[in-house]
Amino acid sequence: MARQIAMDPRVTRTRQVVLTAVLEELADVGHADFTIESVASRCGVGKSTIYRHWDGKTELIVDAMHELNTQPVPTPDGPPRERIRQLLHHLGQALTDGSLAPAIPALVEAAERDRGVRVLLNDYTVERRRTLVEALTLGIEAGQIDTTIDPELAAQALSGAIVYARLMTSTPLTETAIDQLIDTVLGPV
Amino acid sequence: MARQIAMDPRVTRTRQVVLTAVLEELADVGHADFTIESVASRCGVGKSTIYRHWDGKTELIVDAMHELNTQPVPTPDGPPRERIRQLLHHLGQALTDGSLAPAIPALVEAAERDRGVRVLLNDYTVERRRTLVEALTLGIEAGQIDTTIDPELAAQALSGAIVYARLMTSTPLTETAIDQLIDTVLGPV
Amino acid sequence: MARQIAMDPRVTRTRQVVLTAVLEELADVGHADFTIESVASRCGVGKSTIYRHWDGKTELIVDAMHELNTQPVPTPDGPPRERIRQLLHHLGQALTDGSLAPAIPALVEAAERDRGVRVLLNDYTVERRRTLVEALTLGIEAGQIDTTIDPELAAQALSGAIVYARLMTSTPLTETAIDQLIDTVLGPV
Amino acid sequence: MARQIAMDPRVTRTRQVVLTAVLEELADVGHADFTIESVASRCGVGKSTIYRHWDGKTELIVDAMHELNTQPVPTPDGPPRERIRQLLHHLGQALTDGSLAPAIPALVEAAERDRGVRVLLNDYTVERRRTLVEALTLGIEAGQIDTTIDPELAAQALSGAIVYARLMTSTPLTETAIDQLIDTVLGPV
DNA sequence: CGCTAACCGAGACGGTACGTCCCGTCTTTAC
DNA sequence: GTAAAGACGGGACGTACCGTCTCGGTTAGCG
Repeated sequence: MARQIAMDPRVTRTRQVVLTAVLEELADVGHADFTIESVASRCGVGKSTIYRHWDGKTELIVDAMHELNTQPVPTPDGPPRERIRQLLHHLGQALTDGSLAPAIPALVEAAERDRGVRVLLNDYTVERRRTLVEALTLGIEAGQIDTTIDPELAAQALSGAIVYARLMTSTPLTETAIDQLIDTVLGPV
Repeated sequence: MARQIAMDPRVTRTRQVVLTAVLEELADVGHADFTIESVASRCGVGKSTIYRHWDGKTELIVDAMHELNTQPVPTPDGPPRERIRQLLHHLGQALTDGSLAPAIPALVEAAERDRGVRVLLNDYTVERRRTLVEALTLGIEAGQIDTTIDPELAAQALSGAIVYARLMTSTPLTETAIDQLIDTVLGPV
Repeated sequence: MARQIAMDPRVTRTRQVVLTAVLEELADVGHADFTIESVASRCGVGKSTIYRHWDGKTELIVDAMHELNTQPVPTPDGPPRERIRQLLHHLGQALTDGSLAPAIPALVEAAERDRGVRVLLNDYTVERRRTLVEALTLGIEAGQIDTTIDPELAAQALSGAIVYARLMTSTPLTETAIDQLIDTVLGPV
Repeated sequence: MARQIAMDPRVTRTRQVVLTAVLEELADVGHADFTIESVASRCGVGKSTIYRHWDGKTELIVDAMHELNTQPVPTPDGPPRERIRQLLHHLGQALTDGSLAPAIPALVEAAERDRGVRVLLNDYTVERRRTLVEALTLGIEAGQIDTTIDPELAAQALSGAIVYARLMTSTPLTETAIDQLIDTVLGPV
């Protein structure tokens, strides 16, 4: 990141400890009880220091997630169908077990109100889906998937089912269910 | 609703004006700036009156939405494939244009923290999907849909794609896109 | 006070406990370390309750003093010369021992910046001096004081010496010194 | 001043620009809104530079005033009675028009809390009065003032009346009033 | 004439109090 | 006798300065 040119080491350190504390706090108490003051005291930083670097709660969370997301999703390999499976399992896991999983609903809500979060969430989503679309395209080219399938819409249907189960119901999809989902949407192998 | 047996007319009136004001307020200022005190003053009701009838912000919004949702989704008719189309168009519309559309992300977030909301949201979702599953089953029986399709999972994929586009990206699905989605998931007619 | 017509008993109580705490706090920590938050916690009142009734630190202190000053200075009696002596001794004591004595310098400073305090302080001062002028006039009429003495200016000189010693030097006037002062300014008996 | 032996020219310059800025700032915004940070930015000096030379707000102001006061009061001449008049007029003017006049109440308040300021103010006051006492003594010796007058107490009464009018009321003494005051306290010529 | 030490500005830091807002509770008053 | 009005204790907000500190980048004057 170009930002790092000649940054005051104190700033670097502050950014790091605060963002870490933000994620811990989110995981601990959830978005509703998330408080800038408790983040500050959790990481032994002055409240004013946080406000010196971020504009408010939203920016803080968005930034914390950005930091996290720099660890790229490892590109799965193997035959296309298997890649697709890996990607969707990974998505399911990220939504339910990942370190920012508990913050996803909060993000969705924040996106509704805050343009910055909306863009962030959209970018994140689209990026994830792009990989899936590529795998689907490969699968179609390899003759493993019916050519009547639109890769873009199929990706939406597959990702969508997982998101839907996570956000709108009390029962996220199991890995088995994901496998069956793939067969239903893409047709059996 | 069983609640309606022998309800004090004043209570009925209070419930009505408050819930109306809740929806107006939500539409006006959004969820973030939504305040019980402003609802109270908007409809000329004492703050304590609101607290007498509801437990807090979430319950208030949930109740307001419930009231709205008592207008039942009109059961679509026509051939199964067309029913499915109607149901999904309706879902897309409910998520983007409906009067409670702006509150959906808030609900998702509330569900993460509040068991009551979680149950409510789950029930609502499952109920909607049940209708869709029925239509899918009819379609399969009618030979309009491939038998390799699992109706339950297909319903999740179809509903999911729409929810996913609405909540996770900046571009909800258009009606045309929904039609193409159906063809992709269920196979062409 | 006309204000008391139909005042909510909670307000009355709040006013009372807060103003008491203000004077205690002033006496304890002085003006510099005087904090609205510590007043609040000292008397177990919410900070917002204080801000509901007063605009800030200055108004709070001014009001507290007003409350105090409703106890009128007892009119001294006896021969005029003795009355004068009593009044001046009382002034000296009020400036050094009285419950609002430690707050006087703060008041002087506040008066410089705040019109309300200025008026309050001026009124308080003028009222006190009026009594002294009356006693001086009686003394002149009774032939106990030289007729070349201007009562108004003599009152300023006498009060002034006491104020001056209190505010501008480290050594307030003793009662003995006050007696000698009287003899010097008014001439010996 | 002994301080000036071999002082780094940068230090000299800093002292000068800061103290000038202090007086400007005091005149501009008053004592209440006086801020070290605004003094620093007003004269383009780092905040740390100020703290390197002074301990805090009070020391800064006291020092700025000291600098001003190095212009000695010109010793008045002429007959004793006239000298007294000149001294008191000068005092009145210093308290109301002088460049540090607006800071006097702040000093009085600071003296209440800060031993250093208390000593400074006391010394300043006593020094001023000493000159007046000398003039009074001369006047008594010259037979222009009644021998029953205690010079020390008379000086307190005269200075006190002026200070009192300035600090405790809204109407400082005019020069005419001062002349009458002298006649009242010292007796007519 | 170059080196080193002091002084400089800039500004990040942990704090503390400010004054505001809204929460959810509870009391009073008026209809 | 019920409900509006709204006072209450609480607590997070975001702001403003405090006084301390670390950091390069100049001076200054000594050697």
